[in-house]
Amino acid sequence: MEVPDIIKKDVEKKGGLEGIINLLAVEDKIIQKSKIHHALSDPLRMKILNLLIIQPLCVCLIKEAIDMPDSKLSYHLSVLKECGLIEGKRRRNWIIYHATKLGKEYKV
Amino acid sequence: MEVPDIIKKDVEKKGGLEGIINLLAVEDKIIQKSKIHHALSDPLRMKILNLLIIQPLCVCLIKEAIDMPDSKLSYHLSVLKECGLIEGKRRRNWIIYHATKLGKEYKV
DNA sequence: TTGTGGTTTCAAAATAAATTGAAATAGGTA
DNA sequence: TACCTATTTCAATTTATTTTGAAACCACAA
Repeated sequence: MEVPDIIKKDVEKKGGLEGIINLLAVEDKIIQKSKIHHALSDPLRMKILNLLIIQPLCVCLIKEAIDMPDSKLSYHLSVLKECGLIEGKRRRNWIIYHATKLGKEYKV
Repeated sequence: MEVPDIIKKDVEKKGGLEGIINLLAVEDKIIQKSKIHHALSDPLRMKILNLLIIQPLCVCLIKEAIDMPDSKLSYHLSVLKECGLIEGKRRRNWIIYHATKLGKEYKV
């Protein structure tokens, strides 16, 4: 296979394609990152996370902020929780969610 | 609706739920961000972007790096391109892709 | 206990995204 | 012109995610 001359030298300097591939982060790290991106790939979840960065809230207040059925909200909370962007603490009858340290890195 | 006492005061300090919602970024910005996250939500695309951050490459070299059919690769390139993470420049017979300034912010 | 408000879980249906292979395009060459 | 290589596009299929509404769960109070 031919390689365009304009990149040929640079690729060779980096040890060819193999050398370039070796410079990539390990697969696990890439997969982990893409999971976080997936959790944030929905505007609703982005909004929820950012609300919780501003202020920890019980589910009922989140629900009031972004109008949607309980089960839908619960689903999106679970996606955010699954990859460690938010956490929930039970407080009497409520569960109060807050953004984690990781989650706070994704403030918009 | 009742609000848990533990957050009640903090919420009020911030102007109630309404005040908190006003602190959110505007909808368009949130949507734009979530599109970027969506583009990065697939490990393949994460890998492609990171290859291109290391070194601009023609499609045929990317294809050699991460073995997959042309049309599949082309699809993923288009997703990354659509939201401005990468750009392609024609050079004779080839198209050479590179990470944009925006794209480079997402290096793993 | 029974009831109630707050929240999650579940399975089914709806929607969106990814994969495939074939056909099309575009630039360059014989 | 006809042809070749690199790449994209398209439509059909497969797979994954989201939405829904009903049922379950859980902590607390009457």
